[in-house]
Amino acid sequence: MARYRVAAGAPAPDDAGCVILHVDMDAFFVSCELRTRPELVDRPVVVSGGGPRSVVAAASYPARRYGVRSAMPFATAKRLCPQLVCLQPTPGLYREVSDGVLGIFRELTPLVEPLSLDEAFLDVGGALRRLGSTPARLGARIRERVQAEHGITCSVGVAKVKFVAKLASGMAKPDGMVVVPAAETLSFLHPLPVSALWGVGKRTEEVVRRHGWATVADIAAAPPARLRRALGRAAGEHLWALANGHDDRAVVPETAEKSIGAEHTFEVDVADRAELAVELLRLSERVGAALRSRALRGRTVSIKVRFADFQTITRARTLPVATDVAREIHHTAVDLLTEHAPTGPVRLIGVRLEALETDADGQQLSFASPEPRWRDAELAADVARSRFGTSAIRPASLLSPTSPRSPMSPLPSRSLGPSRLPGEGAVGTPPARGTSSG
DNA sequence: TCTGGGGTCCTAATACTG
DNA sequence: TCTGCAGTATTAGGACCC
Repeated sequence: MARYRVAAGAPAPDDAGCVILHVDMDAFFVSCELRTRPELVDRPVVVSGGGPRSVVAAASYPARRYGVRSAMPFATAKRLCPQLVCLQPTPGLYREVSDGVLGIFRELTPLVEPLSLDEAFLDVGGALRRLGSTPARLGARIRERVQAEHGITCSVGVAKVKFVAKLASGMAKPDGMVVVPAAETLSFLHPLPVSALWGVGKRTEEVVRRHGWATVADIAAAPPARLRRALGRAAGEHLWALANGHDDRAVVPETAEKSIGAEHTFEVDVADRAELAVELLRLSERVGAALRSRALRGRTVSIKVRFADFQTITRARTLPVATDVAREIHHTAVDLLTEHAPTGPVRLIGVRLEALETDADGQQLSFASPEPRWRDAELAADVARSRFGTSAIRPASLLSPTSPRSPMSPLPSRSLGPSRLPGEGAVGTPPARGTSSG
């Protein structure tokens, strides 16, 4: 694999036709934090909530030498590396750096597809002639500018298709660039383990191993019908295509969101339904505010409940009319919980809205619906919070001294979007009269 | 190891509709 | 009116990704 790596000063491999770049920030959250904590640069550092049930959101490379990985329980990480330094996440900072880095990409090409806060695909096909450059030179330029302007390093993969570019950036880490010449796509892919393919996790790996397939070459040579039988139609065909170097997915700058949700893991399991209902209210407020800030509504309300034994269930209900009103989301969520979920100590609870529609889809509110007044109240609360802070307004039930608000701040999703980070607390001054829900 | 929180996509079973 | 069928929608769960 070393021959694909672009060494400083050495000629780059043949990058003709390799118009897809995948750029991935190195240990992104940690790198952002270390800009203001240079004394920690060579020490094992993680970003994590640090609570008893927290996991590692990002680990520095010195921490990784101890076996510390992202998504690992924090307690495990601490056991592996007792001198581990734990930094609390600062979501606003990551968003800010991410926006700046995306700005650099967009100066080069409008075809930028962010996958999360810390990585993106770029299609530089159109930009090459305009800038009189080559893919590898653009990759090098991006790396220089990200470091110079934002003080963090990134790795770049350059290839003919998306998933190969992504594999390449992974191999380039940390702080490097890998170019896979178009003509060498298959010789690059075939020696890799099947788990390198996008979409192959622990479970799928187990299945393919049982069938005697270990490498990408094995998958490429397998009869497609057998793959379909083993993995299902979609996954089987997808994997076979990838293994043969086919990936015709374009770089898509804008994709509509399919669902918006919020969830919370309790520090101590909660069995009391009233307490769970209060948490559902807090989550519903967050989801409602997120919907309204994007001018979206959802028709299907779903709840997720994870019990103490880690068994996880979901229950959903589709409403006659799409909503962005927290009261209505909460009402439906509590109904689902009380009528359709088994009892028992709960570790995690979540609310999600699916089947999203934009306000522009022309969804009309029913005259009979109590929703408009609640919606107006929640919109007013949105405005107040934007002026006076996120804790300015919240329902009385969330102010109760007995309310189970956890001090743990939720970790940010590594996703992009103007208001995707979970806002605290929230909202809805009730209107003068009640609704059917309460 | 004892497992967060934000998502997407797929599959299968069941319900609904014409 | 009943039945069977096909297509579609809904629901639940799981795998996967960052």
